[in-house]
Amino acid sequence: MKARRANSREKILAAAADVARETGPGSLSLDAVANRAGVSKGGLLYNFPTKAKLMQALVEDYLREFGHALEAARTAGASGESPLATYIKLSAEHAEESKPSASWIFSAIAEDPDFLTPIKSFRRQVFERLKGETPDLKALLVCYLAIEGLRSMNLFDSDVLSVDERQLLVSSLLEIAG
Amino acid sequence: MKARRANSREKILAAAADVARETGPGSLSLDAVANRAGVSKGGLLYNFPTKAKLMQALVEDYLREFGHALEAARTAGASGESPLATYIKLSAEHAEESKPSASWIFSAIAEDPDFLTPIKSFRRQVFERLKGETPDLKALLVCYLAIEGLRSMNLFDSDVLSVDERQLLVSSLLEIAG
DNA sequence: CTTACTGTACCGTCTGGACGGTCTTGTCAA
DNA sequence: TTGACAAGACCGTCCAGACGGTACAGTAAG
Repeated sequence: MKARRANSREKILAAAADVARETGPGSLSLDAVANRAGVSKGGLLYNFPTKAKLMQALVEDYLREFGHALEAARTAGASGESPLATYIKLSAEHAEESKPSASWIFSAIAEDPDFLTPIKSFRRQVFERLKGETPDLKALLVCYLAIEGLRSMNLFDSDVLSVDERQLLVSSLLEIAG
Repeated sequence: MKARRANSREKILAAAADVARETGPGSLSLDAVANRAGVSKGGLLYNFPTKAKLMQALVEDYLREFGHALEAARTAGASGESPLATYIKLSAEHAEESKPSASWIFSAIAEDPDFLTPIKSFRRQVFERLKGETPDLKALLVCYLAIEGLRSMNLFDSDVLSVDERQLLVSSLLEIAG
């Protein structure tokens, strides 16, 4: 599989995310990513033959990672904890991480809006599953949307909420989720 | 014979929003906007001397419009209705409107991420005001974030929620808001 | 010999923006 | 009323630069 330079692919992916976050979604050019990754443009194109493939990899990695984390949290979750509560906790953690986790999404949809469809279908899947596991639909809706709001704020690097407020929000949601 | 004079600006703004929505945020070129608006590129540049100015106008119009609507709803609001409830209703209405109301935001931040700052400061202003008017901070947080989630879903043209679910969500929020 | 690149040179396309010209409208003196 | 003229609103073309992508020769490791 991999060889000496080994993690070129990962480095490139990370570099792309960094560039998108730091210089803006519109400035995500192959040259910039290659420079940032410490890789030549030829090397980048070797790993990702096209820009679209790069974006696709970004999206797929992101979804797969979150999916795995969710699965892990689910099975490892304390018994008696509702799936909705698990979802809330995990999402809040992710949102709490180093601020601008996934602003490359903007670059991806700027490149091609169709990159939204896998994300949308993933979200719908998660939501549908939650719907089957949560007796109180109203609570589900409120909590799910609030988490979506949290995700959005962190995506836009918003500073409307203080740390205390974020924590209060999460505890309130867990209370609602029961 | 129409006065092509007056409404050129508005036509261009509307065209820009349309193009961003239909062909994606990455395809918002001056040529595309000019064509869509039925205006030459020179004419466009006459009204908006630079692409950044166009985006700025888009942002400012959007913010001003929402600000006015909020002010109007506030004064016209039924007595006894909390400001938070007014905010929820208005935001839900706006989100319910023709689907992809403001996806041009993506184009703007792709052009220059700094276009986010006026939006962020506007949001913070609104939130701070709401905070001063709402006794129950937990309710505020939950409702505000859920609305933000709703905004995000409509921004990404998400179809996770059905119409019924959206309505249930809003009524639940109003219940929480009291 | 193959894999995994590096480095450079290059091409075609698209885009923002500059520029000069053109048509319309308003103003005002004669 | 009319003709001259200025300003405003817009058109159409052109260009320099950036970008995605190609091609290819070279190289170091396994």
